Amino acid sequence: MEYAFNGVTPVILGFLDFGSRSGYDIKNAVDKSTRFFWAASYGQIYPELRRLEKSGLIEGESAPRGGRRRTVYTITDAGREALLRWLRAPELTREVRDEGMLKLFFAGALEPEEALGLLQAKRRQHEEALRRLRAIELDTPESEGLPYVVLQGGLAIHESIVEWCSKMERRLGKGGS
Amino acid sequence: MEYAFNGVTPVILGFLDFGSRSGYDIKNAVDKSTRFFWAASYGQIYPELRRLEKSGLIEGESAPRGGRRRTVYTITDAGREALLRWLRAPELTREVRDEGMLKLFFAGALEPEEALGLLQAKRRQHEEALRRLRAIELDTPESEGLPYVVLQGGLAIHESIVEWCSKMERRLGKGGS
DNA sequence: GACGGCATGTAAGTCGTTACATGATTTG
DNA sequence: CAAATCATGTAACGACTTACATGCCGTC
Repeated sequence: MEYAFNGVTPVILGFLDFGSRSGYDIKNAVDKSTRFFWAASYGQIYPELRRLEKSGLIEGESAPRGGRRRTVYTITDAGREALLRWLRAPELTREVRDEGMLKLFFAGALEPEEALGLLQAKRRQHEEALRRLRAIELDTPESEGLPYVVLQGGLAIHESIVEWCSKMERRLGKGGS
Repeated sequence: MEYAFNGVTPVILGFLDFGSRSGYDIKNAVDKSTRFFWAASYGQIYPELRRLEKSGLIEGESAPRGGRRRTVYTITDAGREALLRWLRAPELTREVRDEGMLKLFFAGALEPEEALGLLQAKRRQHEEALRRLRAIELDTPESEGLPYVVLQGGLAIHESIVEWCSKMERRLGKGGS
């Protein structure tokens, strides 16, 4: 039987393939990297670590720091194979839930200045995202590797949204629709 | 008491503000427009129509076509106010789940040619999205209004992703990381 | 008469977030 | 010594998808 992946499975296997870590470490790694396009919570991570260990895709070892209990997990050969199978599978799910876009879509119910305000708010949101991504860019030494490629993608997306906002703000500001 | 919005609430109120419709009509409208950034299923729409009607934000009227029963809903003043309150609220949730990005992030476990294939697959996915958006652009007459602005945003995003893919494909193809 | 589109609806199940609980350690 | 951080975990809840069920209508 193939191991049934859920949302957090590839994240755990992927980060453990970079190196052994605790659940807490995985959560921190996610929050500094993939969460921009794939989030994960403790409520997913800890139960899934159990499940993966039971199936032999990872192995946990007690590694307390001082008096704090701590379990560090290591990916197994079976786990690496499962990760590769997932990487090679053709599915590329992509889902977006963007309330700013939705509001803009229905903003005809508002006064024009308010619709303009919505665009400005959206621009600010993505400018903020750009600041965060650029901060990450600065404190990661390597300017190569796939994670860096992905970071460049994030920058490209947010930059294009900011540009589109600016353009549309000018249009709406001039009374054009 | 404020009406508690869920994911599908603003979609229903927004489309009914454009004009009276049945649940089926709303689903079709969503699938041709907002679903690129905000999807909705029948499993959400029909129960929420009931709930909205019970609270007086919309009103349903039987409007059969031939022997097919059909209920057309109309937004009320209370419904319009709720829509405006939502439009004016500062929250702008934005969530993305992009499996292509996640795979690329962990693609170091693959051979370089396979990682390149992942990038190409992602590019094709967004080229396909562009085709769909451009088809919508062509068969909608008005080239103004907020929905048109949002459509332009969708085009800008997918175009920037396609460009980023092309650029990174060239980089990886040359043996760069 | 089969198939596709119109039209409404529900049940089951999955998925994910949030809040909470516990307790140790480090830092200001 | 208080607050932040390390570290693990669970329970409750809400959200959403999928599959299914029903039945009418038009057309090939």
